[in-house]
Amino acid sequence: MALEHALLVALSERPAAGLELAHRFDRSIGFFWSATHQQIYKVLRRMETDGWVTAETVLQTGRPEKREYTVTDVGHQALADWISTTTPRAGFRSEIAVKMRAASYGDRGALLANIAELIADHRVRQGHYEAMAARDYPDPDQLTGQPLDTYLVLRGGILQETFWIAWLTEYLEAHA
Amino acid sequence: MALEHALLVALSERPAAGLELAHRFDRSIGFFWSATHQQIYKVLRRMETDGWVTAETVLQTGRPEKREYTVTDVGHQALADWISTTTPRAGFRSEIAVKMRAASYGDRGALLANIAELIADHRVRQGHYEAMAARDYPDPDQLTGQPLDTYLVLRGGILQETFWIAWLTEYLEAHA
DNA sequence: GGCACGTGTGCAACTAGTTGCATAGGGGTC
DNA sequence: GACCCCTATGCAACTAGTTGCACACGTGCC
Repeated sequence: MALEHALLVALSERPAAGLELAHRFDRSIGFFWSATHQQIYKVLRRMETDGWVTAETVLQTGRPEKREYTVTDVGHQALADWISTTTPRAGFRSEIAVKMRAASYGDRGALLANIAELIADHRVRQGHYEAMAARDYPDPDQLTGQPLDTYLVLRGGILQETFWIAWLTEYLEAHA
Repeated sequence: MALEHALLVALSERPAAGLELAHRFDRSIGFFWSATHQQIYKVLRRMETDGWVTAETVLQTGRPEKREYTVTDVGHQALADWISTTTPRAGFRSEIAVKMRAASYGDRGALLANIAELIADHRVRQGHYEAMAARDYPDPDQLTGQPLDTYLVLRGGILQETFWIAWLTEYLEAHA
């Protein structure tokens, strides 16, 4: 269960309120661990009762007030403890893989069209990640510590998209 | 929601009981859509009430009786309909990615050890898939229809493992 | 003035999946 | 005989996450 730990990482970088975290998730961390704002609110409340974070109500001008969360020492310790636990290999779950295998029981043309769309989608996303990498990390060899880690996770996104494009293209071409 | 459709594919290939499906999932389809036997039993019951499958109690000698499921016409139609729906891009969720990004807040050594284990694990799995491919599909260029699809899904597994090995190795080497 | 949209938090109901356990017989082994 | 593992099905309780909606206020547009 990693959402609370992903939130601890985000909040360690900078304290924030629920909706702001949801937006940050949409833009960076969430590429690798997505969450809706409802889920984020729910988990933040639990983290608060567990003493991992403290909340402070912040009044804003021309906007509703927000609850800004800050990581406590307990929270930092929980994050450090979690990092030391071993994570097993992630299961690979792919709906499109099930459809590929099922294709002879239905409309293969529809599936091939779906796959063509997915390839376009993955190409866009890969381009997006590569643009981010080029903009934010023009000289990756010089990186250390946290920026290096963030860069390497972004690299994972790029490699992941490369995998999808390769596989889906292989399927399309085998059925061309 | 693809488990019921994965089960329809498995049952279309050959009727089976719940536990047998769980074992088959462990060996092939489940590499791409895993499920515990409890979840499989639950879903099979729902599929039965929805009229997608019919169940027949089979008496065995020296073993408990089993409920063997067979796909109905309604079930085949449900599968065909599902294949024609479009699946969106799958979200990439990786606990190890969260840890990579969090590494500077905890024990990096422990994480690097975890990653080294994962690389070994992925190599074993990749070798397993490649052995399956070599044994069952010695001449992939000649394949058509369903065997081709099964082969291409297996190829997806191999490519996926290649991605993991490449990414995790890149992380390890950047922190060597 | 009305409407859409954005900020901000949150509830309620649901779905999917996990974890732990129960039951009940058969076979092997020490 | 006690113990463990395998086949086979399943319940109960829980966790994680999704979907849809509500409310309250502010800003901009036409």
